[in-house]
Amino acid sequence: MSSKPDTQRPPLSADRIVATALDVIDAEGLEQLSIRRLGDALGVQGMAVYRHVSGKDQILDGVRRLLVEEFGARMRAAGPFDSWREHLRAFGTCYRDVGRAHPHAFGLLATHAVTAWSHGRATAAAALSALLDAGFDEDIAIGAERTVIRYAIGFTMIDAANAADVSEPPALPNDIAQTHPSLGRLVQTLSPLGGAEELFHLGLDLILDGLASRL
Amino acid sequence: MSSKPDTQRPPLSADRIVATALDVIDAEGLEQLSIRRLGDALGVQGMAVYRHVSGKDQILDGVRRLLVEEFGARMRAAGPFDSWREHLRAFGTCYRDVGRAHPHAFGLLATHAVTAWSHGRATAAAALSALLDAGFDEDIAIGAERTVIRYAIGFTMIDAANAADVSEPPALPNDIAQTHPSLGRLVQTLSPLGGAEELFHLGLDLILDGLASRL
DNA sequence: ACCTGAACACCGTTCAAGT
DNA sequence: ACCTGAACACCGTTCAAGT
Repeated sequence: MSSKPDTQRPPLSADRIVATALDVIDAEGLEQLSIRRLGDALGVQGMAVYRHVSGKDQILDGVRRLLVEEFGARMRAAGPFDSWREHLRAFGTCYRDVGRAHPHAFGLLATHAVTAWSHGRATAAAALSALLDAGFDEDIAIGAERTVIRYAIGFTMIDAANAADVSEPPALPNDIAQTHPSLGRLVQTLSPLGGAEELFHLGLDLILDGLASRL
Repeated sequence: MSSKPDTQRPPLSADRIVATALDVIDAEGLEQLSIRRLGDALGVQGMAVYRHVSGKDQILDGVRRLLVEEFGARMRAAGPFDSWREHLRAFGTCYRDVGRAHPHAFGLLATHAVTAWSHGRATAAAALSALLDAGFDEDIAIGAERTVIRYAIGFTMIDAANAADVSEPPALPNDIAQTHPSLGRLVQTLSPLGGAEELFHLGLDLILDGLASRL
């Protein structure tokens, strides 16, 4: 798929290792990223990366940094914002967009969220600032931001997992299907990802509506 | 830590293998669960499990079933509910409680969510039924349930990851700290889990408030 | 100074051999 | 019928050896 005509490959570096790691994860999945596979993609012997990074954990942390930086760039591109609502809506949407661009890597942001956000505190602080300027109490503002990002993480991860999960269409629950006959097709649509994009924004608006009522 | 005085160990079975797998994950973490380690916990040679299950994937799917069944049991214990709000609030709370009881296993429900929920469709359908009886449109009801569960998944996974993540307290972003001096301590509280329980319910109430405004 | 090859202690999984 | 031991093809990581 990707032929590399680089006869003179650039020298190994931590940044190039991390960037290539994200490429491999995007193309082949998180489980497929091994040090030896990464070496192949770098045109090198695999064990050579240990000269530049301390180990696989550090590489994965670099990938988290890349994702959070991409989120910050998307926020800057979407702004500036006229209202707290617009700002927070973009916050959720941009985070989801990162997940949609890197579905296989996105789970890395759910685990080790603390270290991930240490790379994006400026972006997080800007959103908080918008909420405070609008007059929200501090605890409501913090809760709002956490709510939006956790909703975005939950929604996007499940979508990504569903997209990768080509397993059987789940069976109907006979007892419920009989006592509540109209539910059959509703439950049917619960798991598959019909109109995931609209549902994401519907839920996000629910949260923002609730927030507005606290102002 | 756990001494097993069972001189006459029960015969191997798929159910016992899955239940023991969850025990090992709870006690030692998901990454620590290997077939050989599982064999130790079962008092058997590890490779013996292949006589009863097809492989590790099937074991992990059995663990998902266990978790979703526990969620259903918690919902039954919390019910019956007087209102859709009470029902949906319990839905989020019980799901979070499962995550708090099994923080190391909870991530299994985020990946492969479709197969996981195929084991808990009755519980999901009951909540939908409550929303429909209250007069919600079908698409709003479905969106509401997805929103609540994805919020609960996002919140609980990040909490579980934060609890396990004993890495450095994240550094301050100098530029923002200077232009918005009052944000320092706010951003500080963003990542650590101060009052996670109150914040979870705050966000959940935000969602339910937004939902109520759509009724 | 930077990369390689072989090695170590692990994985999941298979399968002939034991009882 | 059920479990074991050895083996295979993989991991992450270390380190002496090459250039």
